[in-house]
Amino acid sequence: MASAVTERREARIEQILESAWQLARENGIAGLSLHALAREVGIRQPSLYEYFDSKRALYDAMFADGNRQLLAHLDSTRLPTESRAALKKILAAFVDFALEDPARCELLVQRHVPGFTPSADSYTLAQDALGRVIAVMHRAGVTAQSDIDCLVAITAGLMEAQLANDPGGSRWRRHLGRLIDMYLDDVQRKGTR
Amino acid sequence: MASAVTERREARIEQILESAWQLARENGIAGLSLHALAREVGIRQPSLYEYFDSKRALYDAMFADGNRQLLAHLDSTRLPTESRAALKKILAAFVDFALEDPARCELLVQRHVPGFTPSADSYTLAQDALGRVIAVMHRAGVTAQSDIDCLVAITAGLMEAQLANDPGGSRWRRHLGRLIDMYLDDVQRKGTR
DNA sequence: GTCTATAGTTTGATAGAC
DNA sequence: GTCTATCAAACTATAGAC
Repeated sequence: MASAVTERREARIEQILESAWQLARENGIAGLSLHALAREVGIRQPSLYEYFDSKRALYDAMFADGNRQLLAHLDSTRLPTESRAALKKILAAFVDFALEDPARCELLVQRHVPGFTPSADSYTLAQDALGRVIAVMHRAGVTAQSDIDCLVAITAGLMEAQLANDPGGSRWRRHLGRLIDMYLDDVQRKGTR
Repeated sequence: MASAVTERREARIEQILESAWQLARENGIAGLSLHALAREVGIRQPSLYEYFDSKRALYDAMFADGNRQLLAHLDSTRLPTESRAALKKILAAFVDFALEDPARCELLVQRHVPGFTPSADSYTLAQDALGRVIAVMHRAGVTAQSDIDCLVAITAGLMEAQLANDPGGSRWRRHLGRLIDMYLDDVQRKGTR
């Protein structure tokens, strides 16, 4: 059972994470500083150490938090029964999630925090999210590792180009469905040949 | 005419850039520090300011240097006369150039130096390099901006996946030629339909 | 052109009072 | 649990002697 003390503590942690994401959006994920974070939260910088043992621990909590958000987003996406449409939809959901918050994407997908590697527990969450996508691929008949690799690379390529060159727009993102169809058609041609 | 003084100075600048790339390879492009750089060169840190007005100017010189290397690499790549083969070859040359030196790629292609934007002159070099690729695309009948965007995104997607998950390997890179063929076939099907 | 010395920041982290 | 005070380290950049 959660005591009132524990509840207050967890609310505080949530508040810190929220402020951390806010600052990451403003200065980039690598530009996050503990002094600035404490100021945003409304406490003094040493007080943060009551909740996180180190800056690395903070990043790790953010990594876990972001991946939980991703899992929730993917799981709340209603997938069509038709397997190819389902695959297109879940990949689009992933891309839209990434584009929604570039700072979150910097931490979860790109490598913009030098020296940071997630803990085993947090990494498991990331693998769970990828697993959701791969399960839908399997249902759509995409089982070869090479095909999975290609679809992931195509999806990530569009996402990164969109983020880097036209954040907020859709110049690259709008090609996602067509490229997936193109790839799946090619896989099927191979299979029925 | 270049005086002996000018020559020595430019040799020194070249030496500094070489050391800078070396350190970037060891610590990541964002982890480059002027103290460490001076130590590597064999001078004191303030002496660097004789050659670069600021750290930003150093990054800019590296950005220009890297793009000149890329241009040289692309221009020294002998392209087949057949236009589709030429396109596959120049995109492969780009990917291989990027994979060859992840630190260089961090500066030139990815966004791993927070706050850095190249000067207009340096940026022109980057555009020149991209122009080389686009010229070959045009020759291969790829003229629509959307098709150029897709090919660039696919190429970059494979490159980034390779760098992030299997640097030095070829798990993603080996699919490049096939994916380009797949895309070009699709473009042609549309054109002749 | 290179040096010594140092200014001036910012940063992550700790000690100890309350 | 939050605070004040502070440390120790790293960094970019400048001043001025030689």
